[in-house]
Amino acid sequence: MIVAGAGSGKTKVLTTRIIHLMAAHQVDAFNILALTFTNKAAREMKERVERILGSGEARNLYIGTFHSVFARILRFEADKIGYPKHFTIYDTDDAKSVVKAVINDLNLDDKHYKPNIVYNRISSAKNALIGPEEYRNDYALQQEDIRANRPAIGQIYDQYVKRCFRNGAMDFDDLLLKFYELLRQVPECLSRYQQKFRYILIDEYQDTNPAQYEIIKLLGAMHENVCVVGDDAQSIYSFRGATIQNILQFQKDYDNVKVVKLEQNYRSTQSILEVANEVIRNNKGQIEKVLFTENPEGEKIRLVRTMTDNDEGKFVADSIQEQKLRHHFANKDFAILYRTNAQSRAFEESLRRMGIPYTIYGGISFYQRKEIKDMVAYLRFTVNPRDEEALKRIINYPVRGIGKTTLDKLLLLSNEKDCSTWDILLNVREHGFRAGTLTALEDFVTMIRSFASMLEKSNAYDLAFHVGKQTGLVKELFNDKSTEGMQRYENIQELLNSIKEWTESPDNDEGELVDKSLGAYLQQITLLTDADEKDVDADTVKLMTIHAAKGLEFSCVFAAGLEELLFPNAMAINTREELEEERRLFYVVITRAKQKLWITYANTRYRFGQLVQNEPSRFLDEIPESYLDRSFAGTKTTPTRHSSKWSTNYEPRPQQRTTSEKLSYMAPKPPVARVVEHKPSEGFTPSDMTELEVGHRVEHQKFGYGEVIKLEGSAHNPVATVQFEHNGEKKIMLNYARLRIVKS
DNA sequence: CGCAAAGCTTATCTG
DNA sequence: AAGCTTTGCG
Repeated sequence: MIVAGAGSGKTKVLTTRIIHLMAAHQVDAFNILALTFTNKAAREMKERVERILGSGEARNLYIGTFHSVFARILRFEADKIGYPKHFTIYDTDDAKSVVKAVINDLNLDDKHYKPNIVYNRISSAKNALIGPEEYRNDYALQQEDIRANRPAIGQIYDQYVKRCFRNGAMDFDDLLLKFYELLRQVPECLSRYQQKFRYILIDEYQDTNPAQYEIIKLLGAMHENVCVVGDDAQSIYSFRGATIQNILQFQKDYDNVKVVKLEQNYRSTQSILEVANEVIRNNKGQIEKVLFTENPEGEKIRLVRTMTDNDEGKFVADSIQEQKLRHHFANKDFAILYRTNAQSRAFEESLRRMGIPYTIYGGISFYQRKEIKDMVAYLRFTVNPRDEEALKRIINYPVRGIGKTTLDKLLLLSNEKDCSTWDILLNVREHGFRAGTLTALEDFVTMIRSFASMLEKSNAYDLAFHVGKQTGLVKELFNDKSTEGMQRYENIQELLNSIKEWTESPDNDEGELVDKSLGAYLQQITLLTDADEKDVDADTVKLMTIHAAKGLEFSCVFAAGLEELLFPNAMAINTREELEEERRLFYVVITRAKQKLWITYANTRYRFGQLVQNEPSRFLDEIPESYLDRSFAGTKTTPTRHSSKWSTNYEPRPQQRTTSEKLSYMAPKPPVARVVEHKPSEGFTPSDMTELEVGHRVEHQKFGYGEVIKLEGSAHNPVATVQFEHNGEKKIMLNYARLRIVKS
């Protein structure tokens, strides 16, 4: 077990170990299994090994995420657990849709039984290796459901599992669960993979769940060459079923465990690292370690409060602009990291306004777009006609006269006979549909059959192209000349291109032949994420959640939205365990920064279209004052003593806020410098700022009258220095503040 | 069956 | 505020 602090070179250790095994101990690449947290990490690791060994052997390594590696094996062994070789992998949307269908079939109210909640419960159960039967016999789980007034979840779970099986589909959790079952139920599989994987390496071990734990235990039992790398301080995936116990208990789980600690950080400045250490010290129950660095001390951490979430966005965009000009940073040196995806909007807007290129991670991935899902649904259904979710998408798209009534009837029949909807369709004459409907249904069946007959003769690309043409789907999108319609058409073309590229990419040179069937293609795209599709090296500012930023590093980091109820999030402040995980999340965001770190928070922000007020995050109290620079933004105020406790009563803000005040940045503790009050003149209207020149006399809504003495900044962010009559010299950012040019 | 309007929900994190 | 679902009508 390698306990590796943030920035201590975890991934390098894993890569080096693989190389060492192969080069110095002549271990065959086919006997090494390396499990990573993301597809991207897997790809990078493979490339690094290949670059150093240069023998082409790297491609024979089993490197990937738990999900992708197990999916690959399951496809091979599917028949042994009763699944079709080309089983479909359901993403969360598909899975929730099945849950919803089951809820409706059981005549339960989907207002009470929200598919989202039910699905999450099922998912947690699966991650803990609890099947439907055990679920219904588990007293604690039953009590929880009864208390939440959802006693039928066990029943839904049971039906859900049966429905997925009938559809020939596995959800994400099944990829772990079914693999586990395979090992448990089929002895020859267990021994085959135990023998094959003589060396097992696992990255980010602190974020593994019980299902993953048991699988590793089984696979590793024969050789006990299990090497895990992790950092308990960065365990942030408990919502996905991860248990920090896996890493805390590792020493008890295996004989002869050797623990290696990596405590030197090569990433961050001393200031950043010390702040991180101070914060994480507040957690109990950790593996003891002291992170240090030989890097320079660096700058203090800038703590900035703004009035609103939009101001926060503007502040960050301005700061990026300023840093770029002053210190020649590139766009890609910056990351804006936040707790929830919904926070991205304000940053997007301000970056766009300033003309700073950016990339958002964690939105919907390419493969989740409607038009892509529609096209993919045809391909899925061709490969696996039991896939009811795919059928529901395509049976009447493009429109072919098979409406809701007909579809409902088909679904009902398949439930009654407990067979797939496809089986009903194959004998559709027996079920008394009207003549017109019958023709439409039979035409549909004929079409799908013609696609299926191509599966063996054609490659994935030719088939996909044919499907797009034959169904009229491509034509339908082509005819839509709206901006969105053209975009959708381009997306379909892009999909076809990517299938082509995939089809033509080279095979494995020895050993296994890479499977180039459509089925194999479909399987891997379901497991791709947003992050896998985007180019990390592009010169853009990166926006993502802290979870998504795990394992990454940036020269300059903005940790945004440090507010109570947002971070720590309201959903995670009810138990010590939850709160400690939020703190680890804070630790993660701090340690993403190499050189400069900003921490920002807003007094008010919009939620569901409503303005809410937030207090500063309790985590801010945990940073010693000496590491902080609070005087940083906007108004020049001297920092004052920091009261060790933020008031629990909300400190009311000034009664009426003028526009300029609302848009100004504030130093956190002492709010704003006192200004001499000014009442805007009657009918105050801001002038066109492009006409502003040095020497103009202007009126500001709050600061009053003054004279422009300097113009600077860029075209995107012009700044005027104004000498006010009663309020001294101020720098006014013309994008935000509004000035009236006074006729003289 | 298709469309438009109204109504309702959402937003903690993800392979 | 925005996206998705339901409802109502032609």
